[in-house]
Amino acid sequence: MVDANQPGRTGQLASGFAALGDPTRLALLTTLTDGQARSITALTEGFKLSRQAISKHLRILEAEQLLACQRVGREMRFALRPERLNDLESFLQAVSHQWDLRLERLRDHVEG
Amino acid sequence: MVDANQPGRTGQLASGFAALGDPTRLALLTTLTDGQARSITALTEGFKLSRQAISKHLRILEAEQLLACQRVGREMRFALRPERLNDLESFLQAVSHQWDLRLERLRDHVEG
DNA sequence: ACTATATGCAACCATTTGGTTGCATATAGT
DNA sequence: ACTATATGCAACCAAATGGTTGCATATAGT
Repeated sequence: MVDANQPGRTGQLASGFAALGDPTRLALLTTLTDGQARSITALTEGFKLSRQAISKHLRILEAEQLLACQRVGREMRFALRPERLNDLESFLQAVSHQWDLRLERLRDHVEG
Repeated sequence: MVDANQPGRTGQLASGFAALGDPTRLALLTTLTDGQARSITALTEGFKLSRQAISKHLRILEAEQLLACQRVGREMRFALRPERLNDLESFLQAVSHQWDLRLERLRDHVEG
């Protein structure tokens, strides 16, 4: 069972995917895949957006637990949190898997 | 390299995830995991939303190639298209994988 | 031909989203 | 103490989003 219809579950997954559903946020995530924690101003470099815009995106990713942030002196260091990615990934896997099973059943039915 | 910074690529991925970033659309996808193609009115049942709302969601999923649709008589039959899911899934995997590599390097550095 | 069903199209609306700017605050460095 | 840097907060704005409704159109069934 894919089970995305359970009350809270669907909403959690959806908001997780929604957080990934923006090119700026995807880019932020991918720059953080090297494991290096970065400050907001550091992450702002390379974008044509204002610091505030980037800050908002970072907060969204943090709220979805895709990033962890930690205060260091006067700056906020953001780092990737891959656990949640696995969570979303396994949802996609579950759907694909369901589909594969369906194909198998179909084949068995035709062949058998 | 995770490569989500290549010009068109990031946007494609982002819009794909955005399509998944809505609980109604996730629910539609999961009901279609059984491989059965369904009409719009059939899919509308079980939601408190209007047919038009569901129709719009289906069009969004179709535009993102997460669903295929086919006209059958007077109705439109929508079916899951798992290829794109694999696409999105492998992006998540790539990010996680990068992360794992980073952990390995870190461990090697500490131990070695 | 008539009726019922399935869908499409378009206008409209409220809310959310993604962005800006200005100003305040906290920490670092001299 | 003063200055520069890093961030937060809040107001504001345009555009996108998610929803509705009304009406038109196409197909199926009698």
